[in-house]
Amino acid sequence: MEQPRPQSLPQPPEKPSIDGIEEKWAAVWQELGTYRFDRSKERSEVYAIDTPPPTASGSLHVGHAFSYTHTDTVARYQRMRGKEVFYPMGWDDNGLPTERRVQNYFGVRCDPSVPFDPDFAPPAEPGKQQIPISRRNFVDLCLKLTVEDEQVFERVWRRLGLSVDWSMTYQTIDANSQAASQRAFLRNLSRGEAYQSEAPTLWDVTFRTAVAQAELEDRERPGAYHLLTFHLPDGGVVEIDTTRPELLPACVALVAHPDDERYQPLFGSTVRTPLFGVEVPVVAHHLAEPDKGSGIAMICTFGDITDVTWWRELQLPTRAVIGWDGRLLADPPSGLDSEVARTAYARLAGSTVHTARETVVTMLRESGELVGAPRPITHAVKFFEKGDRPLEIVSTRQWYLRNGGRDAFVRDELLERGAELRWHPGYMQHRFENWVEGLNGDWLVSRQRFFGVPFPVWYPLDADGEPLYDRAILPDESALPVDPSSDVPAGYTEAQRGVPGGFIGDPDVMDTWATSSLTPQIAGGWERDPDLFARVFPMDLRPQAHDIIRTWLFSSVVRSHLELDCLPWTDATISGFILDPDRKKMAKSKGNVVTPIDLLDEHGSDAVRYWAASGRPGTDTAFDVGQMKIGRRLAIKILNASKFVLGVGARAELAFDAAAITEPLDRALLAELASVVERATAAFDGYDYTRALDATETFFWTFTDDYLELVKDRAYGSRGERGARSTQATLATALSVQLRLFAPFLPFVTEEVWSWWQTGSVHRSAWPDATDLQLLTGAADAALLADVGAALSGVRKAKSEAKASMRAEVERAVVRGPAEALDRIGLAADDLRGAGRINGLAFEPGAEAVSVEVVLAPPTAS
RNA sequence: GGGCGCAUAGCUCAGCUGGUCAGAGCACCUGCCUUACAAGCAGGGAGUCGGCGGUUCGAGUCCGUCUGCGCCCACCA
Repeated sequence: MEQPRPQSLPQPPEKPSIDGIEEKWAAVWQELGTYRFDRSKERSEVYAIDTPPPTASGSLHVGHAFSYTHTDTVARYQRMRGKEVFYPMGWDDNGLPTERRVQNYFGVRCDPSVPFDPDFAPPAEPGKQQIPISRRNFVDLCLKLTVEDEQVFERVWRRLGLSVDWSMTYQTIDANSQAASQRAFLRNLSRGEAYQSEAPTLWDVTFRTAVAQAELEDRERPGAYHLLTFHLPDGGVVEIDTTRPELLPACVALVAHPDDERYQPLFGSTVRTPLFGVEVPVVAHHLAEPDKGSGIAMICTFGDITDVTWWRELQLPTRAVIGWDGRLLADPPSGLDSEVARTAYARLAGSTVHTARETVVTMLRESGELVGAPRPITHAVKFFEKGDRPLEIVSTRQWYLRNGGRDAFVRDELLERGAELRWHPGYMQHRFENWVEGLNGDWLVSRQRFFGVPFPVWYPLDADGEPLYDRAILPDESALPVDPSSDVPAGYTEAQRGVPGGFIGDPDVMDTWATSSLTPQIAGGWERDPDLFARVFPMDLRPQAHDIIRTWLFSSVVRSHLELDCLPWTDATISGFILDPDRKKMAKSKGNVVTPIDLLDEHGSDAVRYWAASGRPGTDTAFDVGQMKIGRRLAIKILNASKFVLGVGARAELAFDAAAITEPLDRALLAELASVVERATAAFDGYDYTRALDATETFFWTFTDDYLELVKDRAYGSRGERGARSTQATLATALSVQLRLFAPFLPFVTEEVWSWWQTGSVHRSAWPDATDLQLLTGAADAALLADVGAALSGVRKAKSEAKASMRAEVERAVVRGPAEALDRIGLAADDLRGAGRINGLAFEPGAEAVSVEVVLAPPTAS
């Protein structure tokens, strides 16, 4: 039965395919500016997203594709809801990861003492020995490499279908970001929120920089208790356990718990240290734990954070022995004045911590002051999360930013901000509170590194050439960004740099989070583009992973709270990790990473997005190729079903044609679809994209498996023009709505189908409205669809059990079930007859569930 | 030591404010060339919802507790 088609009706391809549609539509979207942000819109019309800037020097992995897809589904939903979506992309190219990558990639290292070489070119192949180059040359290479990396990233993102406005990218190292970081810092400084302090600092000896509390992680390491003999004045001894005997020369006291009766007699007296014979007091402090080791500990400057606490609270002297390079200092610390002490120390000077430990143990054995053999243990040791050697504590001058770690009132305000934020899922708020309540100091923001935002500060030098740190020279905000190592402060000349009576620049750069914490301000044009800022800030959404709540999320809240007295966004969606099939976190260091581009090539972008969208907010999700295959099948199914729908006469003009939609089954379908729209909308409003997809997908399979089969004959005209027209209008309506429901998840295939019969982009079309559908359905009962489906299923079952073709004719079918269900099925009896090829159809009320008794016709010779 | 999350068919998971919730997909089995789709379609079996208590007329669904797994945090003697 050939349907005449009007010339104007676009025709789907004969053999629709999803292959290649990513490139096709990505190019069209770019060409037409489909996702371009219209900055004429007011704040109330805008939905602003504070996109996580991926680390440009790293490589993209599946986890990125996973979590960025989540955000993109929300962005697309909001856009279809009529919001103008502000969806920029940033690149985090600032900081250590870039430095490391540049070192390895080019075979160079930064040595600030080397002069700038304008003609420097890196070797074609990195050599064994890293070439020392100037800071400026080094930074140039960082910038060069990150630009290349960022282009690779952008290609992947476009391929994945992120609806980002690619004209609005930023780098955390670009001039705007530097200016914003420096401006925010200067304002913190002027309000007293930033300050400098010389204090014991957690120190990474590999990178030779201070690190912040937020960048620490504990790692289980083997160690050993060494039982050491300290000498009492009366010739007796006290034995103490330590895992760090090499710090013996740094010992300034012994400490025990005030209630510990074993040591109470010693409080207030002094003992002599082994090997060095230094007199140290025995003191009491509640942090000493009687059941740990021997119950009395040596306090060293500094072995751990507890030592710092004791040192500060008990006002003990400083005997630092570990230098910036992780080696024992060349000269003995104060207090090691005797010849014995100096001789003993000379054996340790200049050696690494590891070697010093062995030496001290040897010396203790020789002197008889080591009791028994060291007892091996495993204990948690603090590491810089990016480092591979244990942290030491070194006393240095650093910049700090108040974050509630010292001030209870600030902490309470930040907790209040955390409660104000809408978390998705809600329990992630506990992580935030846990962290804030556990802060043990202000935020250490200075780093002794090279590729980062410099502190916009100079110091005058006194007549001896010593910096006057408390008389910092600051630039005017209009001059930002500045690099104090090459820019000259007002009133000075370059010739005065480093000269007594002149000035020096602060050599440090900011913690990478000091910039990242400002991404809403940077992307939103804070103080740079006030018009834009007013339209996008505070933003709506911060999407990020749960492992950086303590860093990125918390520090962003701190900066916005201090500077703008508000949250930087109203909602935060926290995504989980991708686990490999063995349930381990996928990470580059574990060598189990699959690259996203390979997945996109193999399965198609919509398929990968489908898999990603199956990961609920906050839930760690298994990497599952099976889900991608299902997604691919779904995309193909959408193509084929759409081709069919459009092939039987559904046209754009028929969609939502209330007069045409007359058949009860058609109205029941749309009633069910209205409910799906309601559920999907509610789910998206709660950031539960997974539930929205699930509702849509479930309906779609009913639509194809049952509804399309039921109305096939009618659509072809078996029951006249009116019946055909009703189903054509219903099909047009249902297809239009379903394409829009799927659009946030499967942007390519939905756009492809949309282009067959609609104008414009599906991604700029309106999100479906349940009310529009309800206007078409009248009082139709969606249960009709399920009832007829059950009856059809009964017929299929009979055919399947008889091993007959689905085309087999049914001589007679008796449908049993509740009377009201049979009444409903009766309304679609003709459709049921057609789909089941039923000659004689009868109804027998009474049974509780719908069932069908089928008598197949004898097979006819073909 | 503190906090959080998860334990439902072989696998991956839905089951939101307690009563058609015992489900989906994959896998498996049996069939079907049916003019949208054989990279398809139809049908089928399969689970004492981690254990033990409790609340309730009624509990995967709420409370307590135990066990196992995972994550975050905590002053590393």
